[in-house]
Amino acid sequence: MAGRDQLVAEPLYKRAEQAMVARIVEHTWPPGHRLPNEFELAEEFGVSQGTVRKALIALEGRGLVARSPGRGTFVVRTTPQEALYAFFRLRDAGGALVVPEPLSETVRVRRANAEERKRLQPPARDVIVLERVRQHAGVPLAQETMRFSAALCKGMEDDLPLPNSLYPYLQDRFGIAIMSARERLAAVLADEASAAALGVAVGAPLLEVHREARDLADRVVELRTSRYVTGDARYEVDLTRSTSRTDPAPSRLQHL
Amino acid sequence: MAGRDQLVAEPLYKRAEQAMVARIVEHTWPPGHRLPNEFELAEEFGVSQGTVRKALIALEGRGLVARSPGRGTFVVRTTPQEALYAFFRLRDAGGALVVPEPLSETVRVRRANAEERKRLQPPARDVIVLERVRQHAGVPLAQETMRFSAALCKGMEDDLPLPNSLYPYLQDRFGIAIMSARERLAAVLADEASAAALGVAVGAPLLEVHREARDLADRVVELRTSRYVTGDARYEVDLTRSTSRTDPAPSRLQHL
DNA sequence: GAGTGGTCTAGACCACAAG
DNA sequence: TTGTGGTCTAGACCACTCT
Repeated sequence: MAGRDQLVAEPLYKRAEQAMVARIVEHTWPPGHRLPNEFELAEEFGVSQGTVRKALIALEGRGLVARSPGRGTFVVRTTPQEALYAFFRLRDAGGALVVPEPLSETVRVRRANAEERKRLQPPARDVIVLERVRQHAGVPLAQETMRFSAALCKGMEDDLPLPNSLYPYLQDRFGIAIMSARERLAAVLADEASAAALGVAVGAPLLEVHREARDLADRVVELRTSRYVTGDARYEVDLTRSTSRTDPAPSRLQHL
Repeated sequence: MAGRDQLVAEPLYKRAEQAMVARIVEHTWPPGHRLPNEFELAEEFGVSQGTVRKALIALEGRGLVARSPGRGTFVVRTTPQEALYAFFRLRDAGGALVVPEPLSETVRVRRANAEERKRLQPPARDVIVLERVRQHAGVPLAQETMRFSAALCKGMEDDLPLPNSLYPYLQDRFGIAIMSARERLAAVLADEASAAALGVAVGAPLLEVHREARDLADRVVELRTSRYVTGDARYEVDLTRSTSRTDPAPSRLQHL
């Protein structure tokens, strides 16, 4: 009824899932909110409890809700710890998370350039540019430039100093929940600006990381460029053949 | 019964899953093999069809089997395409996969050093060391050194030239199925050897990637060091907050 | 003790693939 | 036409959390 682009009706559990995603995105169910129990949801959507459960398990897999036996199902809230673990990939030789602390920070607002207007969603007229240098164990480790739409983060430029963990702040202050990011890495040589900021020689090797971060609705809400001094630290990532992620169906592997 | 380390019995669907994993690992069900249907498996394990299905869905999520409506469930076979997509992360500016071709290749067998004996599983006495330079669009792109246990890959040193895609070869030739890998990245400067191999100046920036690759049984079976010239290419990775992966339980997030 | 999610079962009906 | 996996339902019983 709602659309004619689907000849075969969407499965009930997917419709229930989408309905619940919508409530989370629109903050009808804000972060930390406890959902109605499975039977109440089932009645509300006109399906069985088992069908609701399937939708909830999918939402749990997507990281939108957390389910806990005996307590209920809750809309996930970004915490500094998990945001760090998921999106900050630097680890020391022992595999332990390297937690960098702010060393300096500047913010400015300016008109968005063509690239920013094209990539940020919805298209931004102005952007907030946040530049940071962060240190670890007393030595500068990272030079970061973050860009956000000024319309989405109204007033961010007046919140200095900003918290070390930016994503929980974005969620609390602006209702923006970062859910995923794509990063592109390359090795570069330190130019004069980076060398000065990071306390290394011009021509020192730096790991340059471009990040495009997306929110709950899969909109690109942050552009970030980071340059890391990978002395003892390593950018660590796990690769896997598994399907996983949002939809367990996109793979149709051949079998013989 | 089988063990006393579990006060609470493992759920039936997990036991079924483990039983099926064992069959795949031991090649009782070889790659490409079609599994019995859900009702037959259910009878065999003494559980209901729904329980078997839950186990199969988990196996599908782990990438061990592929399920196809009307046809059946099959043990996954590594193909060059998917191995490339999952484990080779270099992409060009447009996001398209960069497919490198062999330029040179050498193999030798030597006694394993302390690091190799410690990290490879089972501990290797001798290792096969494969060195490659690969090119893309006519220019050298990557210098790679792979190390495998000689006991696991008996005869590999006589198979020159080895196929471009190594993982399908490992599967066909030795029954080794690479399922996951951990990579650690850093920016380095080209030394004389790398500069000569890759046709760049000494001191040029290179992306150095250390890989530890694991098989079906989660054993480390390959150690690899790669150095990439990241001219136009970028190492691309997707980060996500989602739980996903093998077990949907390891996260017990707080909610308020 | 009351309420929640976790496991497990049993069966109905459908869509898709292949002979 | 037959067999497969995909969806959906309905209900039983358990373990855990909180009051």
